[in-house]
Amino acid sequence: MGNTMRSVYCGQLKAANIDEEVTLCGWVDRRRDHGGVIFIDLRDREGIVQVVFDPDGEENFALADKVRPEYVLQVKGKVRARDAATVNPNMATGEVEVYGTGLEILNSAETPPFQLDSHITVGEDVRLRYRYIDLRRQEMQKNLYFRSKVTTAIRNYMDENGFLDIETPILTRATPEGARDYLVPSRTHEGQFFALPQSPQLFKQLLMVSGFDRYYQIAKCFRDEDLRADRQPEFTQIDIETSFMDEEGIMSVTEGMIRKLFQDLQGVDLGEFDRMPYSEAIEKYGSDKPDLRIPLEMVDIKDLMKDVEFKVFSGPANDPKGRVTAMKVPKGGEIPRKKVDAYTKFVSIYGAKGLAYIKVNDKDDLENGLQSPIVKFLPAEVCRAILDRVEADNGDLIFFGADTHKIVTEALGALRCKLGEDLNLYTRDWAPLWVVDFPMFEATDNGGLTALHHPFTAPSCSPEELQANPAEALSRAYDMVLNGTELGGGSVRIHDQGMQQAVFQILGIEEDEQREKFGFLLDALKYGAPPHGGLAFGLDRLIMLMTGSESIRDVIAFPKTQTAACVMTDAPGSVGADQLKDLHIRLRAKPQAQEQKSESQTK
RNA sequence: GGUCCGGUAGUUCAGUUGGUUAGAAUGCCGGCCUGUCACGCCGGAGGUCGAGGGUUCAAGUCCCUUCCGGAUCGCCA
Repeated sequence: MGNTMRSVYCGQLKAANIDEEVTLCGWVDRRRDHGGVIFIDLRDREGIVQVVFDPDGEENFALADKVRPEYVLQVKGKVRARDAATVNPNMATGEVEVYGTGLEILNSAETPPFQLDSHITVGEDVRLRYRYIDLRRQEMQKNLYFRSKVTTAIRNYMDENGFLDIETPILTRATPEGARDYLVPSRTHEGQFFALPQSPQLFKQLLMVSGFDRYYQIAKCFRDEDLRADRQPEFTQIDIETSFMDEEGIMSVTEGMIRKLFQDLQGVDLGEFDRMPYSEAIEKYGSDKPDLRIPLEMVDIKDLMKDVEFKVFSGPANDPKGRVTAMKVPKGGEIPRKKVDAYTKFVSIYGAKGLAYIKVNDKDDLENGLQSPIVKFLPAEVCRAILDRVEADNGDLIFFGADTHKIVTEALGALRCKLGEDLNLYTRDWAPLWVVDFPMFEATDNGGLTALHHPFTAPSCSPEELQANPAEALSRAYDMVLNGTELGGGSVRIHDQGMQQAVFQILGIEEDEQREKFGFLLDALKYGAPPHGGLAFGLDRLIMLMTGSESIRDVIAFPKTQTAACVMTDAPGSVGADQLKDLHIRLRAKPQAQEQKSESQTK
């Protein structure tokens, strides 16, 4: 190891190094002082090794006595085997230790605000305030180390497959659809604003027009929307675009990448990915990103409920927009009543007014074998038909949803995931799949249509067919889903000006607006745009899944809090009057509540 | 924007129907200890109970407002 103050990393020492003279650099993880002998666990990014000082080395021993946690040390010493009785099997380097013959304190450290031990839990706000210390923890080191390995593997894979890494602007223009933009005021253009890209979507399409044929970028994207455990205002996409490839080609090359990452970095063979039409995902699993580790499925019983007197069921059954469905939970009869009540409350979040159920004690005894608040409203032959259709067995529990299609689907879809988690129903570790055959559009609240994917997605029909029946049209889009998380999505794009204008028209984007916002794209489509398409992966989510993290915050070095702030740097912050003047910006008078906040922050 | 959970020692938490000097663990400081590894033993220091207001003889505890962190619905083409 040249050009460095160390000869080897602490965490790399093992029996093979015995008798070597080494120089280590690292942080004091822990010090154990036995009066006559001092143990220092020295930590660097590769791991921890035990260093021993005894009074024979007078000066070093006195120094070792002064050392405290998180001091930065340079230690010279000799690697030696531990006595059989003192080997530590819980430690990667536990077979050896370093007998310290030289010690230099490179820097002292104040007592850290929290302990770095892995067995101590610390509130996330404290961790984020002192993120540079938090990142010293082994778990975080491991996550970011792994992230680096993944991005390197991605670059290698893309390079091997002929993709070029091309950067696109961060300062760009606002787009009319999609998420809220982060805006950057222009100094040189009074009253005008840049937007940070929600994704490099249009630029990568233009690169295809330019003939680069295969592009990729590990790109920062920005969306000013409310945060979640898997959503940050700035996040990273593996952005990919190709020319002269159809959806099969694109899915094949990107699936190959994900499969290789899992194989090479985790030793997991994901196999060939399943394919599922969007409609099946919604109808069976209540989600466009179904978690197929969970064996539960929704089974429609709308036809059985049309004529029952029980209005809760017959109402939606006779409403074209309604949905009535059953979901069998094998062995669900063991779920306590209290838990069922909790699930009722859970589905109410999604607008469900109740959660009917039947506990199947004896499927052959319709009189007394079914335990349920609703069975008395249902004719025996309907009960029989339900049991047959869901293939119920004794001990099963059947949940029901009856409401609008949207509410039933979302509520039971969410319940399905919750049951999977609570009852640990997972049948496998990894369930990758492609969701395909998305609709082009979905209805908006005010009766219009909006792009389900984005407005540059190609339909799988002609412009004429599209305009004749836009609501039914399917797109050439595809999403990659892993364990109920949308890892990435993409589509074959429109490369024809007429088709693009047809889509804008259906979306209600008028010609002058088309010109203003997308004129450059429409122009580009005129000058020889090749057939093209692509896909973008959420890198943070991918790393989160691969490392088993609870939140993408744990795989991002410096993430934001739920209010999109950074508690370490205190960003965002206020700026001086001069800066605002340069940007031609005058702030509105603050409401009083706001003033209290900024005062408490400036102290 | 809505709903829910949380904020008490550096940290993680407990704190009863409102009632004496707000506790524990861990960390920290000092002492002892030559084989520990979440070392051990003895002693010590350490608190604007998130902030503001109110009720009360009395508030960590009850009420109102507000800030912060998290989960979630809406939102996220």
